[in-house]
Amino acid sequence: MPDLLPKDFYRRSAVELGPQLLNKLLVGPDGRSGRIVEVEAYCGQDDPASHSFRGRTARNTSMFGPPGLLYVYLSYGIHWCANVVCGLPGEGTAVLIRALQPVAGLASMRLARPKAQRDLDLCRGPARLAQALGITGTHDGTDLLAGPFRVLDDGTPSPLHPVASSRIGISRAVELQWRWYVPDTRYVSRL
DNA sequence: TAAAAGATCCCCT
DNA sequence: GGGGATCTTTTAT
Repeated sequence: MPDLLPKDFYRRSAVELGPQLLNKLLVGPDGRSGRIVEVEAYCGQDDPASHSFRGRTARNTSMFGPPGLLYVYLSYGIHWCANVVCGLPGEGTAVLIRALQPVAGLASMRLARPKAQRDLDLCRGPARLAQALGITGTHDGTDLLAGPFRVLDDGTPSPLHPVASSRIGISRAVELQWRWYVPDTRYVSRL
């Protein structure tokens, strides 16, 4: 039986937490779930690529909340994307979930993502996985320890040597290698 | 008040 | 591999 990750798990920097989230399970309220295979760290007011870089705003308020919250924002006016808030309250640091390997509820995911021609594409990308699991702005600021969305540990260890790369789709601090993914998986958004 | 950028995806070539 | 869609948020004037 998988264990709900405790609040202490999130009480550390995004660079530490990111790789440790790999191979954990993101579980929705209706049985849809996936294994986290790709993440990125966004490190608060020291990180020019982070939404929190210039301080708290209406959009990023949940990012400054306590660790273990979900931070959901609208990307390009179209797509919802989900982050795990970490660190300490007020830091504004979080880990973006970029890809899942679908685990359960695939029939529901296919209905939620009619554009996906293959199961491989159901959760391959931050906005795709949000669509597949039904994560939207209404879930911004919800607690991953209380639901409706939770992160579980089923005993699968995080990879000993995750692949590190530059973060995707950003224009600042591109040199930082703060994206990580599980080696030898086909479910990442990009290799 | 206006303008530009944006943690993306999809379809076309 | 490249560009358009689409609209909110942020920043500049």
